[in-house]
Amino acid sequence: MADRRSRSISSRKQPQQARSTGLVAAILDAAVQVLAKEGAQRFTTARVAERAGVSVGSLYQYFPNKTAILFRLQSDEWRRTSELLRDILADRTKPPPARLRALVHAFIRSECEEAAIRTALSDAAPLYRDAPEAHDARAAGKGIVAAFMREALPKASDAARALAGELITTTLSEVGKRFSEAPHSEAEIARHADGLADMFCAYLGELSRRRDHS
Amino acid sequence: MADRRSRSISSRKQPQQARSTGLVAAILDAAVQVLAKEGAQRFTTARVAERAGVSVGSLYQYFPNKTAILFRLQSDEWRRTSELLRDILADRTKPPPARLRALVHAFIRSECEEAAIRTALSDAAPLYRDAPEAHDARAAGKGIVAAFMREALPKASDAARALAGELITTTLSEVGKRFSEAPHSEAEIARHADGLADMFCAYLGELSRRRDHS
DNA sequence: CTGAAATACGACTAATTCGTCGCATTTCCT
DNA sequence: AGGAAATGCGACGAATTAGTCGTATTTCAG
Repeated sequence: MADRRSRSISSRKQPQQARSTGLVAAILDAAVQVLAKEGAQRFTTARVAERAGVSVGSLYQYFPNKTAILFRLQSDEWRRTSELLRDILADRTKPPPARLRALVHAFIRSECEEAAIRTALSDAAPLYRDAPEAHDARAAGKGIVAAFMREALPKASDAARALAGELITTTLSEVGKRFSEAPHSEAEIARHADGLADMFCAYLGELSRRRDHS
Repeated sequence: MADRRSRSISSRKQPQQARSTGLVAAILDAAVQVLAKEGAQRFTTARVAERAGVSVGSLYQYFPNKTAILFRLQSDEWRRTSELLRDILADRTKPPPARLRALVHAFIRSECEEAAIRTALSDAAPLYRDAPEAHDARAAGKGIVAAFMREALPKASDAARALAGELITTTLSEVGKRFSEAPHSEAEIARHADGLADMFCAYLGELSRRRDHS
């Protein structure tokens, strides 16, 4: 009995000729559509291949297994999120709380826009949760947040900053998922995002005050 | 083609003789073990039946389908959480912030204790996510939180209270899941719980101050 | 005790799905 | 053009699983 779970997840070798680039793009595109339209449960290689207009055989030439496709989608997602993080949190023209508020709004909004895919990807998480590659992907975000926290809480200890950063990051990402489950109106989204930002800012304010007085 | 997804999820008719009570208990017990030990992916009726020492046929006499078993486990979980909520949040001998802090600690701790089951149940959520019964189960918690919020933010508007209550509830429950994914030491758990409680309390403080001055 | 109803059983069916393999087709270098 | 390597194909094998059904066993009223 071959143990499928021990396989690698990242798509490694690519064919050498130019056909490949179009194909992987088509496959990933189809994967997004299948995921959004059918959900994680009905996400199968056959369906992806059909929608992409390729055969399963070709699909398996570019991805070692089904999980690799899902993991690739999630990785791209993480990459985009990291860029969002950097673009907003590193903008020194605004004070930290304003940046944090802008981030919350942007993140929640983007989460709601692609709600179906986010939910489906999240449902599929068990398939790639234990992949070591997943750890690296999150590391990028950590650094950006850490830099921001040094700015927002200049007088706090490293440990306190790390904790606060982790809490805010985790909260934002996990609560964001919840928002993608049910549709909300623009106004509701903004209200909730503002509430969340209020909470984060109150927390940061409290922490900086705490250090000021000690 | 019968549409399986249209089936009911709650286990309705129970056999009339006494054998039943022992069997459902055995099945639920086995279900928890299978879920914790094998994960959501490998949670099958056959495995549950085997571990429970009953046949699949008997299992299907007490539960209409696999999802019903999972939903039952989740319902019981929600019930216990509601009780925890009530026990802690309704204790008027302590000021609201202290109660909230106690709740965060208790909740995070319990989440970590049964980490495997929580994670697996969460992985299985797609199977029963759309069940209408799930909505009712959460209603109980809402009321308790609402009462607490009236106490914690006596001068805030109903809308503001509702938003704050929802944010805190959602954050606690979603962030709690994240904690059950990786094992943590007692000290780490306490540190994170304190951080989360700090965030909530800072938020409540900010809100009440905001209303005081307006 | 007797027999009918309730309960328990587990082999079996139908469906689904992942991934492979041998063959067909295209590409591209000489 | 010739031919070898790269790429594409899709039927198929092997595995898993949800739920059923005819039969065996147990219970219990009369």
